[in-house]
Amino acid sequence: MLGREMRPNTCETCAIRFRAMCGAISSEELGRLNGIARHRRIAPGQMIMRCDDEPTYFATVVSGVVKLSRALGDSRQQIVGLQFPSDFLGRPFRAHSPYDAEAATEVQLCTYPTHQFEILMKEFPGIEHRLFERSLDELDAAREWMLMLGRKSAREKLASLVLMIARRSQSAGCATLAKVQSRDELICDLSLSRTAIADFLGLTIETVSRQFSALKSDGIIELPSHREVVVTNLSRLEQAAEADMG
Amino acid sequence: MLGREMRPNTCETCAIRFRAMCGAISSEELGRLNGIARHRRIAPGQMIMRCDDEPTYFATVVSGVVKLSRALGDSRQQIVGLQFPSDFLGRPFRAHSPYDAEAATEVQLCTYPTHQFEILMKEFPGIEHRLFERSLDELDAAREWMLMLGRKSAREKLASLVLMIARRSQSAGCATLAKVQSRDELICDLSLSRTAIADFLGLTIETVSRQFSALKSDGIIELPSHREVVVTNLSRLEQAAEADMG
DNA sequence: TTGTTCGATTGACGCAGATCAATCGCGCCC
DNA sequence: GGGCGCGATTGATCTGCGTCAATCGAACAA
Repeated sequence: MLGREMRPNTCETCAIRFRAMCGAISSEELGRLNGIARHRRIAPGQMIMRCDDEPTYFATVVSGVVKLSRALGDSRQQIVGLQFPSDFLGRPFRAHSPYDAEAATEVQLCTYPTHQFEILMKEFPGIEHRLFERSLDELDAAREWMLMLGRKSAREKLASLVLMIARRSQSAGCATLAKVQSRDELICDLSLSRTAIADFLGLTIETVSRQFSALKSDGIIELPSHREVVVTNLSRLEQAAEADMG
Repeated sequence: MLGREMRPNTCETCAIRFRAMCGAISSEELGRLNGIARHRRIAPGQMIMRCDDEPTYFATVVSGVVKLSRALGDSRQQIVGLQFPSDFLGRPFRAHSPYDAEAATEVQLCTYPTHQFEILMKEFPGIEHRLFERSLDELDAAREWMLMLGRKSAREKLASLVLMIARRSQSAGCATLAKVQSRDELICDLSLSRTAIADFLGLTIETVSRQFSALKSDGIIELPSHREVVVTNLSRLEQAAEADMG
């Protein structure tokens, strides 16, 4: 794992303090965790872990978005998870990473050396418990995406993704809500290139682009720039996504 | 959760004793777990948990195969997991089941009342730890299938499934290895209808059927009955599955 | 300013897999 | 035995998305 190393901020002022794994542990546990933590800044496009590597760090995403992906022999690849701020990075109980992790944007990580973190996890079951809860949430999310990958049309897939990003942005407080002619508009950062979106949805960039244009000409979204979406009609977006996406 | 209730077998003679969650816990823990356990026999096709239900039992699969699936508003549905003997059933820390669970074959379960199991889990971190490990394995498997659903062709998908079933059967010891003219043939139970296979692979039954015929005419498999496959050429099956399937 | 680069968009076309439909084959019951 | 029902197979046709290719447009450097 690369990136510039820095002394961690104090946890008290950390922006994700109460959403991350560290949000529900005792102050003793927190102190110990803080003792082994180092902040790192990762440039967009930089690899954080490579498949079958033996990573030396676990991490919590502090800011930015991390893509988890698996590749097939040829150039085909599939994004199998997106880690947002407060999400955990790494695979406990296995030396090797089962997938690639790459910074989709500029990323800030709070990292913990694997060995020391494993000792802490043994010592403080609260940490392990918290990670267990999160892994179950990730499993639910992964299965939700399996439904999307296997059974949804290109339009439904893209609508589902935009919806997920809109909801994530809202709950993380990083979306702007603008009243335009008495109608709510939700401005969110896409954080993903067209290629990344295609790799997430199991589509090609051309199809993604066409579906963006379609949603736009249907008056459901607007695209002020390649990296931003404005949701102009949330209920019709939900309708286009079909089904009950978490 | 339905099914005929029976007093549990003693754990000592249980066929899955050392592969299931209960395989790595102390004899005290095991005794307590055994105390709350009840065996149930479920008929094929019967629903075990319905999405958004509040299940009253957690369970370990003792024999048979359980499909986990999610449905879209219309008739589309996607199988998001297959639980084989020794796998765990249920969603700790959430009252509602995030997906449907249905018996794909005749199924035997070892069930534990949710409330009592949760108490045991609090009391014995070893149980929770074991479930955590398993949930991480399931997460890896789910992400492997996301790659398959998003990026593989129909032929590769079916080959991947047959390969998974062959490997599972072998490791569970329920596959028959036959020497035919000095070549190994692996006879396995499919345990799934064409519809279930289609719902797993994100295909239609017609496409599944056509790909079965194609693999057969390529001399890679044989189909003595609708519910059995014989793998006649394992290396070419692996080749057809492409990629490094777990 | 202009040229270069690289990602995104748009169009034309072909194909893998869906859809519709007919037939098969096996088990089951009368 | 014969008729019925249901799942699997096979064939014919349609279509959504992939592929190939041209163009656009913003960022950046000379």
